[in-house]
Amino acid sequence: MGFQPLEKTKAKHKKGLWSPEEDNKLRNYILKHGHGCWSSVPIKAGLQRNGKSCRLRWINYLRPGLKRGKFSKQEEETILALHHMLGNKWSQISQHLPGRTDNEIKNYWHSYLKKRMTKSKEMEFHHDQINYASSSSDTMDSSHSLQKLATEGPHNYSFSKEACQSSLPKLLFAEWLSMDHVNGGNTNSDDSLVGLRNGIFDQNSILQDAAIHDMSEVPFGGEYHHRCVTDISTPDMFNSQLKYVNQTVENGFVHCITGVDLCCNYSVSNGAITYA
DNA sequence: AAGACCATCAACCGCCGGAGT
DNA sequence: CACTCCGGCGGTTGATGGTCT
Repeated sequence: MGFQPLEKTKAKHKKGLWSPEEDNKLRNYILKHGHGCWSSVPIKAGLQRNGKSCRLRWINYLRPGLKRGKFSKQEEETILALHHMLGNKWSQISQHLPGRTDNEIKNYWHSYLKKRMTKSKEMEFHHDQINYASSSSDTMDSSHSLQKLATEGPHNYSFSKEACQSSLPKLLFAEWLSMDHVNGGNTNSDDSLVGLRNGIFDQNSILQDAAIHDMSEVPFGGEYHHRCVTDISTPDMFNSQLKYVNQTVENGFVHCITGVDLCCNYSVSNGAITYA
């Protein structure tokens, strides 16, 4: 019944770490043909893996546009805030961190941020005991307030859909432009942010998000994959990304914000965090 | 130097929902 | 409607490398 059991025709699947040869086979195959049905990928690519393993390897390691290396301060804060709001919805959180995979974020959470949260809660407990009667100032730096947000929750955090749309995020697109498959460079996110804050790409981040959509969510069996990886031009990017504007907006508020919004564009007044 | 312990990260596992038959 | 497959997700495990004793 149902589908043809592609994988049942195979012998044992290989497990464990991927070799460079396997990576090359998978990468070359997908860049050339797209993944299509994942269960057929290993067969067609000549790999002794199952489709699931190939999919995971592609998404978490081989996919173009992945950002490797340490998480930036802002990424950390974004994760903290989003985790407080969304819980362990790693895939949703990863949508707001361009170039980061859910697996990466999940690992980072378990290895570092979880402890940091615990520590900050402890410190806050002690701090509250000592300074219970002291009043708070009207302003605070973003990392402190964000930490407070993550600790206490978004109760007073103005997060209307409109607010999110009107103050459009600024990170994704520039980061994507700086990626090696576009210009061969390796620009860190801080540099991207400098450019963004200077107004280079103040258009909006929906376009930026769309860029990521282009790379990660359009099935690679489609027509986009070659352009994403090799010969994409800026006008092409805009044209293709514009298709996603409505879709992204319709997806609701969560899809309209990014970590930059969460971390930078708010202030605290009378104990309430308001979005700038 | 060597073993124990710890942190990190890649990968696997099991479950679930959607969709085709 | 039942069955099956597939993709996606979150939890967990295992390998590896670094640090400590």
